[in-house]
Amino acid sequence: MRKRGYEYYCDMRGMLSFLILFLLSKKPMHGQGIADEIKKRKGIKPSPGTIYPALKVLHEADLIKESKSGKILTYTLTRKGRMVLNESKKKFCRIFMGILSA
Amino acid sequence: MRKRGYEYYCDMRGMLSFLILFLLSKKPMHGQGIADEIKKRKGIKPSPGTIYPALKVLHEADLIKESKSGKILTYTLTRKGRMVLNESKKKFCRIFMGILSA
DNA sequence: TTAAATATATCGGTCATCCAATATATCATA
DNA sequence: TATGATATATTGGATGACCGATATATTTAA
Repeated sequence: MRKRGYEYYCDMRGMLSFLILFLLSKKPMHGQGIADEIKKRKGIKPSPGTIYPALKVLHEADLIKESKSGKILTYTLTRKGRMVLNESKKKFCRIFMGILSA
Repeated sequence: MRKRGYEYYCDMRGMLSFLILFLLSKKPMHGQGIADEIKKRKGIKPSPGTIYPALKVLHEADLIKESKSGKILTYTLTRKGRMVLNESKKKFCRIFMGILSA
């Protein structure tokens, strides 16, 4: 059987979009800023091949909007993005109810 | 572009093992009981092909132990399982810090 | 005006999660 | 003991998150 580290059992796959929406709800950020903040939280910085496609999906879904300034693309939540985030947060709390109070 | 429901952006893939460990830390349960509790929280009941392989992995990793009584297999956290859960919870809180206070 | 650093972007591929379908064993009730 | 309901279990396959490598554009420094 394959050996796995502790981190395996909470590997957070599928949570990237959710986390990005949450971070952007705090303040507008660009791709690298988001990646750095995720590194602070997770310990691992998502690769370009992870973060940019994720941003693209969110942008195409009209959940975030971008404003370009030089090479920097700053993202902000759209109205729809805030809506989706709120729904997702409700779901998140329902699912993990009791975990954080401990 | 593909249309996605709200739930997509918080689809929780990769969190099943973590959730199972957490639920078992509250009280010993069997497979169906776990599946039912997850249905309560997520709204969708994980299929047998999801829940049993997940339990098998956790068991083989010595994170949960089973005790059979008739057709019912009741699972309990092992010492190692409690350790891994605690580590995972710390990580979880670090990553999602700020989401639940809102 | 090169050179180095930073930000963005895409592609190919790997891997784990998860489901649908199916099978088997045990229990309850008739 | 036959029947149906419940619990466990496996397999095959689809999906998509994620990484590594690579490429391009912009900024800054030399």
